[in-house]
Amino acid sequence: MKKKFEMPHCETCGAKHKSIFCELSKQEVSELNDSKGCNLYNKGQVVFHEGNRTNGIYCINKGKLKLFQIGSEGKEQIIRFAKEGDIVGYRALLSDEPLSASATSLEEDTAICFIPKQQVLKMITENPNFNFKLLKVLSHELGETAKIITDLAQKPVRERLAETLLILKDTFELDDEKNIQVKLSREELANIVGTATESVIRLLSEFKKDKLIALDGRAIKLLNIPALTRTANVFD
Amino acid sequence: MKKKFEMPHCETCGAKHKSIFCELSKQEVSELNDSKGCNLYNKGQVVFHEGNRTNGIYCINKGKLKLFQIGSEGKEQIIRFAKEGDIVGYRALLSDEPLSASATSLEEDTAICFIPKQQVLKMITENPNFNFKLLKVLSHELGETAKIITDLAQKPVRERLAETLLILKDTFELDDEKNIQVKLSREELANIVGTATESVIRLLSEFKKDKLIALDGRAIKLLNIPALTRTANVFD
DNA sequence: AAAAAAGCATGACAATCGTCATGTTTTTTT
DNA sequence: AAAAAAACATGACGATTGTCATGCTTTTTT
Repeated sequence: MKKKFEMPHCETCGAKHKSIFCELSKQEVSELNDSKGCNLYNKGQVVFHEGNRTNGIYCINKGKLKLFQIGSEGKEQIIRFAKEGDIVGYRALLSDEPLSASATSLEEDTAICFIPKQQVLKMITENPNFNFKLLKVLSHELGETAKIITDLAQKPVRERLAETLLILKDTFELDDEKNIQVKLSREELANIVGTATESVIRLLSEFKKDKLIALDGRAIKLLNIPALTRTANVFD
Repeated sequence: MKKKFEMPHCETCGAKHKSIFCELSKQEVSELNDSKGCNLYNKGQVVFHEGNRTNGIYCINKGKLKLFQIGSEGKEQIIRFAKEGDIVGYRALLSDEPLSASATSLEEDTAICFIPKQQVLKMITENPNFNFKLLKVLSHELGETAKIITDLAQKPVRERLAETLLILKDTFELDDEKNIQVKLSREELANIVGTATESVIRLLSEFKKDKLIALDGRAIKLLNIPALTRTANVFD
């Protein structure tokens, strides 16, 4: 399943600077490098599966992941995304619980390193900077998640979809033509918003008609971000 | 606003054993005690307000809190509850962000201690046990929050209400007559479930008719937990 | 104790939104 | 290249659920 390829070095990792590892010493980076493993994934491949145990954390060297839970009717609910430099799986490792979500790659040639538990614990214990960064990542994530709860509970589908587009923009940024830098199916969008695929299709058409966005296959161009923000009913 | 009263001692705190502080040394507890402040709150009083900064964490000595956000239409969304021994406000402190929720007391004579940032940071740095407990609390909370997202996005109101009753049972436990040990208004229940107050009233009546629960004012008696679990459509 | 306010309850109605059916387009497989 | 499968799109319809109106009950205030 997993391709063989030249393993990236932590020392030269492009993702390191914007990651939780950015303040490690040279020696720590070297040790991290020696302890890690790395795998290549095709689009749609499972990186880990909800309910399993993990014995380390995953660090994205290249590519994008979606993290999702399967609801009681078997429907996928996307909880969050992860991109280059992000870590995933830390929640389960640190709480000593099974993984609360599954992760699959969204692009070809997604490269993901695996850092064993022992090494993670060592960095937590021996590097206060790393420890505080980890606490910060967890805390920030918890805050984002709480916001999502309020939106899901209170906003109608139209507003949630608009907001989802804005969140995707903030997470993956726009290219020089204003396209959101991630390609998702209508069904995946529905699985973020918490609605039916048909509703997403209809609402995207409306947004297009209203010149808020432009559509070309799965590419979504944000033409009028202030208007989208108003549609999402967010003021912050 | 805040009543004066005899300040509880950390050394003799009944809530300590089940809290994040349970593994502190005698000396650390003594230092914690010297650094803290403590206040009494009446029912419904605000402990802290969403959007403000915090310079420490709150530890509940006695009583219960609800934590909630105000949505874009001004409606309250209850994110979680906290009870004796729980800490709140740590998310904002550790992420260095404003408080993401407000907290108000649910009972008379709620006693809440305040531990200044400096002392929290010291315990994190100097006591690995405390640090790992904190990481665990955050991670566990993040997992719970993700579950709530999936439920809000996918389950109908009826199932969400049943599940809310079960969560309240797990959080506050039942008394010897099977009553959930917390009293909430219909509106507050609606603000957990993410629905209208009228819907909660109607569904509670149905649950009562079906002998799943008994109602006496705000007291809710869980008569048939297996059936409630089925109604909630949970299998774990 | 009376008055006011808040909370609870129920019915009627309407809007949102999900489901189903069907058809087209695009992508993947053989 | 043909066939199959998946994704996208649109209409019709109905169920769920929110809103509004109204009245009763309980709690709080004066």
